[in-house]
Amino acid sequence: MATTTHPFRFDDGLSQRISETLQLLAATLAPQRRVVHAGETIYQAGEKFSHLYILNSGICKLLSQSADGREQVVGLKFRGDWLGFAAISQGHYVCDAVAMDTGEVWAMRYDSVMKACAAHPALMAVIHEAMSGEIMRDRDSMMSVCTLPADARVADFLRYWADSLAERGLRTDQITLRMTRAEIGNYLGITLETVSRALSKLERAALIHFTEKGRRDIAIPDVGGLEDFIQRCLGAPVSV
Amino acid sequence: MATTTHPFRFDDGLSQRISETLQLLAATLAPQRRVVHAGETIYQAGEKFSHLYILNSGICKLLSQSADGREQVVGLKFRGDWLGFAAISQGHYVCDAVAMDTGEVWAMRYDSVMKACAAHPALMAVIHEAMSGEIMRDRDSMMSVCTLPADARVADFLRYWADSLAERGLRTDQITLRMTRAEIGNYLGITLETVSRALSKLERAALIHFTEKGRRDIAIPDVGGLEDFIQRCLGAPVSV
DNA sequence: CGTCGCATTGAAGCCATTCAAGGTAGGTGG
DNA sequence: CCACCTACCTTGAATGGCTTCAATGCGACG
Repeated sequence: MATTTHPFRFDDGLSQRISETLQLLAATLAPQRRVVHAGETIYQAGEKFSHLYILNSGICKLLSQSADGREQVVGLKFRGDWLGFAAISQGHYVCDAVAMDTGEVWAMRYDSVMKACAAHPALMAVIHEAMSGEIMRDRDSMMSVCTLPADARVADFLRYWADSLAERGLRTDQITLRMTRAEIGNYLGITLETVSRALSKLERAALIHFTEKGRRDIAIPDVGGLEDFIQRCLGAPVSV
Repeated sequence: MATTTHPFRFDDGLSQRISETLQLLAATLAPQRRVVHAGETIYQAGEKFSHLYILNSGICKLLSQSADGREQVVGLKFRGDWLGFAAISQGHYVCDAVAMDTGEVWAMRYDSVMKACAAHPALMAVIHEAMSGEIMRDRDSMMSVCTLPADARVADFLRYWADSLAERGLRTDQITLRMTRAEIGNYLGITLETVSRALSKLERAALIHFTEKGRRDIAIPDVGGLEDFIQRCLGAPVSV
């Protein structure tokens, strides 16, 4: 199906759709642009809800905290993804949005968005699709966490990251994970040691390679290989 | 905080808001009503997306299936909840929606909804809130699955179910779980045996009681007790 | 050069799964 | 009405995967 020799796995036009969306927003809402650097906060849980955001570049994580203090990475956002949807129903932001590298976010007042939606059906469609996509993605996460063993979750995480980049036309032959092992583990519901072991195992299987000195930069020769690995994780305990 | 002697734990007006929403929909969209019985399908994965649905009564589950055949309960829906949001971004439904008891669903063509939204800002606000709420709820699930041990997940599941009923003004002194142990386990990422053991443990701790002959009907004397139980599950391995 | 944060790896222990054996309730048909 | 079947649930025992605990390594930074 996919042309595996091509450096980019998909090109279904998502990248172009994102550009069109950004143009539409620029034209109808005059968003306020802000450059963010790694570690900077875009909004914080508890703040009064006022703006929706869209990422024009960079990568960003969503951190949620339960009433009793448990912390959880509940989402990762890439170019074209919206931030702040969950706040609409609450009236205040319900998680922290933190930039993971340098990027640019566009801020739009929610009431302006609503008004613009009424006037521009295309804008409303775009927003509904974005919210719908977020719901889809959350379910994929649930599926991964609930049905996959630890090694496969890590493989699926890498696949997700690589696919997210590829869909946006970014290079995937060498990707930089902008999360610590502890954060990855938190996101996947496993410990940092298990993440580390899983990555080592994937490297031994030649499904990934660590580039550079540090072990944050990863090369994935063939994303399909990760999917095969996930299948093997599932198949082994059942059939054999 | 909560008046624990009262049979309904919350009355924040959600029930009334739902009624108002249903009235608004009835007035602006003339939805098509359909009575469903336990086991009947509202829509199926793969069908072309055309309608959004809202539950007027009854309870319903969402079943997702991955490309490689893994099945997963990805959501539970109660009165006032919408169905089909995830399909917007895909053009077709991505999971099966199955009624768990007798209820009534209202169907509305999505293109009609979009048109009505442009004309009625209140309707648009309602839909955005509903999608936002679904995103919130999905994150709560992630949090539960990723940070709680098995026993606590089951307790949290019961708490969620009871709260969902209470918010809607339904009685919670005696609730009927309309899922098998296997389905509950699937939803929580644990096995059916573990669910069974957890329920037995909660009964021994007098946090729940089985009523009737079968073990599907459960009485929860005090939902707050379940929250304390969850805290103890978390606290024990850490502090003591 | 020493410190600090992060990552890796080993060993031990535990929680959840797996495997297995009943038990219960409801439906069907003799 | 009872025997039987099926689906679901419960409980025990053993296994195993993941966590926990601990030690070491590595790179960045002052």
